[in-house]
Amino acid sequence: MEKPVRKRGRPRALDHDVGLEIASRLFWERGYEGTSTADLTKAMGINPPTLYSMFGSKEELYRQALEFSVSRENRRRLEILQSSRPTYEALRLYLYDIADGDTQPDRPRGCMVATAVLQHAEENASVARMTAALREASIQTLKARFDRAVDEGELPVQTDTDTLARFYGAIVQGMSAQACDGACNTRLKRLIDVALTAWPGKERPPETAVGDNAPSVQPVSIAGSHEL
Amino acid sequence: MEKPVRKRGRPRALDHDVGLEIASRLFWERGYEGTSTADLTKAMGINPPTLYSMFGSKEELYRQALEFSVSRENRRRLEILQSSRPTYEALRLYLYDIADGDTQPDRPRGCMVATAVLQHAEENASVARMTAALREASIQTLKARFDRAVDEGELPVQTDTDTLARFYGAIVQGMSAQACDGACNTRLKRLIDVALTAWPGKERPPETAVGDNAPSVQPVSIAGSHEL
DNA sequence: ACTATTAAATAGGGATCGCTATTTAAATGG
DNA sequence: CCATTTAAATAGCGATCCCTATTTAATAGT
Repeated sequence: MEKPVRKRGRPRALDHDVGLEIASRLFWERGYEGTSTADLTKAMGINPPTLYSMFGSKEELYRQALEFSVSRENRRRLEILQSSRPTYEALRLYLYDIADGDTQPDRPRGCMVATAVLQHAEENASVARMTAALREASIQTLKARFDRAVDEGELPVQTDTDTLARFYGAIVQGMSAQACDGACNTRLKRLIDVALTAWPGKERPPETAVGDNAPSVQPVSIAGSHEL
Repeated sequence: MEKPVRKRGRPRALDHDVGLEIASRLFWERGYEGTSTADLTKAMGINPPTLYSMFGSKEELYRQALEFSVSRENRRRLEILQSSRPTYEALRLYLYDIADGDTQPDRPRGCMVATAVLQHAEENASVARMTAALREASIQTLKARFDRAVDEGELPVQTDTDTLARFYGAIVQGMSAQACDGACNTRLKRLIDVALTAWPGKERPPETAVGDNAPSVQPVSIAGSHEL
C-alpha cells in the first residue's frame, strides 16, 4: 500500500524511525542529560546538521524518541491491562511485561519513563515536566482500570483507587530503578509477587502450604502510636 | 573538649560541613549530572579554586556530601528500624520518616540515594556504582531486620526476606521518584499504608474477619494523614 | 545536459564544562 | 616589625556542550 515514490532531491540516508530507535536506546541507558548530541550523531552515523534537520533539537528528539518507543510498548501493555481478564490477573501480566522489558535483546528492563529526568538542571525543567506528565498519565490509566474493577464488583466500593494506582506506579518506578542497578527480570517478578499481595480483593496466600503449625503471628500494630 | 586553636595562616571563610550541606541540597534537587561546579561555587559563595582545595573534585565532593547527609539521616532511621518495636511498626515508622524527608524546611521528600544517578553518561559510571552500592546496603539493612524478625518468630521461617527487603526498597524508590514529581508526604504515607498490607505477618480484616476476641486490627490505618 | 530540489558533509561559533597555575590576602610566630 | 603559613581571588585552559551558516552531493523533472 505504501507507494515508494521517490521525491525529488537527495534521499535520506537514515530512516526516521531507525534514528528514533537508536536515540531511544541511548536516552534510556544514559538519561537525557547524560546523552550528548555527539553520542547521538555518532550512534546514528550522521553529522550534527542532519540530526537537527531531521529532529529539530535535542529536546525535540527526546520527545519523539519517547513517543515512538513508549507508544509501542503502551499499546501492548494497555491491551493487557484493559482486557476482559480479572483485574488482578491483568495487573499481574501488566507488571510482568514491564519486568521483562522490551522484546529486543539486552534492552534495559523496566519502564523507560518511570525513572526518566527526575532530578535535573533548571534548564531542563520542561523535559522533566513532560516525563512527569507521562508518569501521571500511566497512573491515571491504572486508576481507570481499578475504578472499572470497583464498578464491576471486583473491588470494595470504598477502595481508594487513586492511592492504589500510585502504589503500583511506585512499584514500576522501584522496579525500573533496580533494573538500572542490574536486577534481572526474575528478581523483579518476585518483587511483583509481593506487591500483588497488597491487592485489596486478594485473599492472603497460605503462608504455610502444608503441615501448617500455625505460628501464632501476633498482630503487631497498635494503630495510632506514632511517637518515636 | 574542642580547642578553638587558631592555626597559622589565613582562616577558612566557609565551614566544611556548611559547604557539604549546601552541596548536598543542590545535588539532591538537580542530580549529579545536573549540578555544575559553577552552581556549587555560586551557592557556597566561593571561587572554583576554593572548592577544589576543600573537596578535591566534583565527584569527591559528591561522595562527601552524600556521606554527610545520608549518614545523619541513616543514624535516625537505623535507630527507628532496629529498635525493640515489632518489626512491622518499626518498618512503618522507618518509611514514614522517609516520606517526611529531612526535618529542615522545604527539603525534598524521600530518600536522597534512592533515585540518585540511575541513568548516566559513561564517564560517570563510578559515581553510579557508588550510589548503587548505597542502595544495596540499604536493602541489606532491611533484610537484616527482617531476618531478625524471622529469628524472633515474628515472621514465618520460610519468609523470603531478601525479596521482601527489595520490595520495600522499591517502595522507597517509588516514593522518592514521586516526591521528585511533587507528591506531598501525606500522599506518600497513604502509599506506604498500602505497601504495608503486603507484610507477611499481617492479617487482612475485610475478608477474613476472624470472629475471635481479636479486636480486628486495621492494617490500612487512616493514621497516615497527620500533618500536611 | 541542465535546472530544481532535497539532504548530506565541512567547519566552526558561542557558551559552558570541570579544573588549575598564579597571584594576592589574612592569619600566627618570632 | 618581618617571615612563615595557609587560604583566598584572579584569570583562564583545553574540552565539550548544543547548534548552525555554508558548501557539496545526490536525486527527479524537463
